[in-house]
Amino acid sequence: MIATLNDVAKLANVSKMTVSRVINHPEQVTDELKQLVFKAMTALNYQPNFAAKALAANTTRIIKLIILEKVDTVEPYYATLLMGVAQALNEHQYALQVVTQKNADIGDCDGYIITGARREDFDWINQLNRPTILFGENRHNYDYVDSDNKYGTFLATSAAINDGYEDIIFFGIELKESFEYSRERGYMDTMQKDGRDPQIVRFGNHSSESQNYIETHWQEFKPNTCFVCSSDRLAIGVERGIQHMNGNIPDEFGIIGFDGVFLDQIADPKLTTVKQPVMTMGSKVAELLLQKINRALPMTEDHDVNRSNRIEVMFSPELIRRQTTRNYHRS
Amino acid sequence: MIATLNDVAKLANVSKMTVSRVINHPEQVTDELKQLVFKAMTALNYQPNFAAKALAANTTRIIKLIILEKVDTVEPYYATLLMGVAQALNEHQYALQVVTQKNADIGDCDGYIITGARREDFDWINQLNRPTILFGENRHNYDYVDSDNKYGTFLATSAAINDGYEDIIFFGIELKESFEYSRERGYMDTMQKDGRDPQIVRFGNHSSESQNYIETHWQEFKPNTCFVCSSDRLAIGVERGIQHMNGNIPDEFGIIGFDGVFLDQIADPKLTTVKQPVMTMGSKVAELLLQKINRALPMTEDHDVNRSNRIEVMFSPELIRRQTTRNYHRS
DNA sequence: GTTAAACCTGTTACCGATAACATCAGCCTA
DNA sequence: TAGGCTGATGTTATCGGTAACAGGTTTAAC
Repeated sequence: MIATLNDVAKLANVSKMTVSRVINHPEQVTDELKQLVFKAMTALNYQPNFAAKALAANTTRIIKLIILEKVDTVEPYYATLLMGVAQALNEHQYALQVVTQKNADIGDCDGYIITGARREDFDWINQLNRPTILFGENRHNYDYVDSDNKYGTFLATSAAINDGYEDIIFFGIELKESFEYSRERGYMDTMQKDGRDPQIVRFGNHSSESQNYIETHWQEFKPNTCFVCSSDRLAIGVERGIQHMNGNIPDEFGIIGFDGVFLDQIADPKLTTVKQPVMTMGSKVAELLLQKINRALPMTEDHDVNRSNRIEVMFSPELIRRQTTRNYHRS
Repeated sequence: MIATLNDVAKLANVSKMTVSRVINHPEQVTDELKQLVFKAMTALNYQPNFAAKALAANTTRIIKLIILEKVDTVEPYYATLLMGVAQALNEHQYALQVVTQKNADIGDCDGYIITGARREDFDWINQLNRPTILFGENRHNYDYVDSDNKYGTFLATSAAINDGYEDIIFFGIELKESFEYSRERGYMDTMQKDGRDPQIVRFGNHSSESQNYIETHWQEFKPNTCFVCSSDRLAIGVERGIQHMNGNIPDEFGIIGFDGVFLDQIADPKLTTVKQPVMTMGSKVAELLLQKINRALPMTEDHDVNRSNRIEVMFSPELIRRQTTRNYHRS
């Protein structure tokens, strides 16, 4: 039913090897034969056999996506990422295995994509003996892809300043992780450049915590304050807190979230947020990993901030203006 | 590095074939040899080679999960499902390909899991020439796995009755699909059995639509009304509408959602909802599909509502009481 | 006690692709 | 014109499994 290399070879009156070469090393075949082979391939709708390829190359053609985070409630963020990874992998005829804490990591693979890695995970990650790329910046010299967190909070803070908010407070995530440091730095630098006093408060990444803080510290916040948050979750909490205290959004109080995956749209009013191109980023990690596996690292991409051998790709996030900042009605 | 059948065979002093038989047809091998082989396998930590298996069996060991729905904003519902599918597939050494509208369906596979199928999709689905199981009940005689939708709305409606709400209105999804019919029937039957008049309104599955309806028809709703919704999305809209109109939840107005994936927890107050065991269901579809592929259909499971050859597996949903129905504080 | 059936284990071929090597033609050089 | 080189194509072996068949031994039957 499904055409093999052999079928194509017969139809084109050449050997299997020639067909294989047309696919993998076309420069070694004369144009004449190439035409014949191409014609045969399209005539038979040839699709290379994934398993045979893997077996011959002594690889698995399996990439594992390891999600290191409690997936009690599945994060839309990771789901989106997964879609991106899956798409890129499909294009290159690689299969995906999703590894969570529950299903142990059994069986071989050609490479790992790891997301949600925390400090304590690196001992374990070090033992992996396959090409690995992390999703999320880190200070352990691992290759990674992430959005430009510092630039993201720069965007958010600048927007808050431009919108004329007088006090701008940062709600961060209580986590000693690289991405959080970068976000805080983006906020601090932007504030200082404008001669303002930064103010940072930190929470576990739950809306209830930020909401509670808003409500219990309500009298400390003067109208005309903007809350720049390190996640949409925290931003939703802030929004609820303000609503419970009958504050006015966005005229008295502005809110800017971070991530732009699902939660921002679910919120009411919808959040102004720093949106990461998560799906694109997912595709990119996958593609970089495949490049790394194939030892061919063109590394000529515009995005690449690559001086040493380390791969560090940062995607620029984008400020999405919606209903929790003043400018909403003007744009 | 990685042990093969051959390595195991050598260590156990038998032929490859014997080892293979120990794995696939253990009844054909004497206990004595089996012990030897087992010992060798554990000593070498033998893991079967996925690709070789696939090649020898003339299969792909790839299962495609086709998500037929705009994934503009990725639904946490599908993400959870995907996790379940991935887990079961990993256990059986099958690889997963996620197919969305964007990445066309190229390449062979051993079977399909299709979710989000609508009326108009079935022409296309008919052409698939591999074992297929749908996620979601259907009237096209396809095998499927779903939650028991009728039972779900029975649970919801009964709860509303028990909680003493006088008017109970059903907010349905404007879709001529089987699952929606079942949910409406569960509501209607339960209402009629209690001698009440059913009342159904339908919307596109967006919170804005149900919210808008609540606000524009506010005077029609008497206090002591419960809204039984066909999705958590609609329920969130209802919640917002009531809040905007300053209605009291849950004393004057109750809300019960459906799905129990993520949205119910994000809502404020948190939704009472009919929760589907989505992850478990995902694992089950995968397992059933693998059974179907291997032509071995034990079909002795308790869940199976199987009279003909058709596979119809229904999972019982569960009512999760939270803050949008009265009983919340009592439990 | 011969013969066949049953049972266990090993040998061979094959799945579909690829690397490495072999072959053969054409061309250049001395 | 012989020898060697280059470049294009075919042949062989191999990846790690499994089905089908072959060979050898034990058991059963008449």
